[in-house]
Amino acid sequence: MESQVEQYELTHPSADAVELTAVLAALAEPMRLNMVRTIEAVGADDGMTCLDVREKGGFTASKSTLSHHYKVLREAGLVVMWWVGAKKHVRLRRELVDARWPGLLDAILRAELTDQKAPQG
Amino acid sequence: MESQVEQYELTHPSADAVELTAVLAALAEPMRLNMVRTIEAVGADDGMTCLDVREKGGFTASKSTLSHHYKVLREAGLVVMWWVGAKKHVRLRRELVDARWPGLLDAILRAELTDQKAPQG
DNA sequence: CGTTGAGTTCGATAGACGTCGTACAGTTCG
DNA sequence: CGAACTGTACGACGTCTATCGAACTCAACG
Repeated sequence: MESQVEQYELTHPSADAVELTAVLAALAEPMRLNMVRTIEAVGADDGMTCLDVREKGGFTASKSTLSHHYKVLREAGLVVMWWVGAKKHVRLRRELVDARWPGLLDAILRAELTDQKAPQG
Repeated sequence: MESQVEQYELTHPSADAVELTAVLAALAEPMRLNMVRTIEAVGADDGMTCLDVREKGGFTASKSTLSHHYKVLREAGLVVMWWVGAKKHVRLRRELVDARWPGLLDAILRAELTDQKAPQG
């Protein structure tokens, strides 16, 4: 069996189909930004399941809300998702984003850390 | 007379008051992204007037719409604005943005150029 | 002082967006 | 098969946002 869940098609945009404004809009949402940060923090090649992201990030949003945000991140080209049995795995598309906009993701993800501290400590 | 137009207060956020999500949201709007790109392209220390931005960028939006976008950019911490007589000048706050999120603005502004070209030319 | 020019503010409106509950589709396990 | 688990799709609701026109403020110019 190749694709378990054929109903839910997982269309990922190609490198040249990704738009900068879509990426920025996706990351402009606080919860989505935290989701990306959480996914990045673990960053296993196997990816992590959506449930893992929910737990690690401490997100209290409903399933449908989380699913919606995953969709936005995926369509923006920020993450890849694939099925493993009944669970879905997610991973950052660093290769794509870094190739298209070098330094962008680094700047944003690094910012998340310094954002908590004082400006000049 | 110190401030000609005291009615229209120009409050600029301080460095530590600027939020990443606000910056990303501001730049996620295509017209605002183009406005920033236009402001950056000229980049004089005197800044350029709002009318100059409008002309150089070829924006056809109404005055009120432009004014709204300027406000968003200013409150996000991306630009500084000041009055010179009846005209308003605008300049990028690269110092602030670069200090807070190194590489972010570079990545985004550089992207605007490569965005027009083929992915691998 | 009236006119023009530059920008803001104030509604209004239409569309997008975040959130949720419910219903549904697959997978896994007993 | 039925139950539990994982995740999506849909409709609804409230909020935010981009856009505009009209009325306004202030500066510059006559």
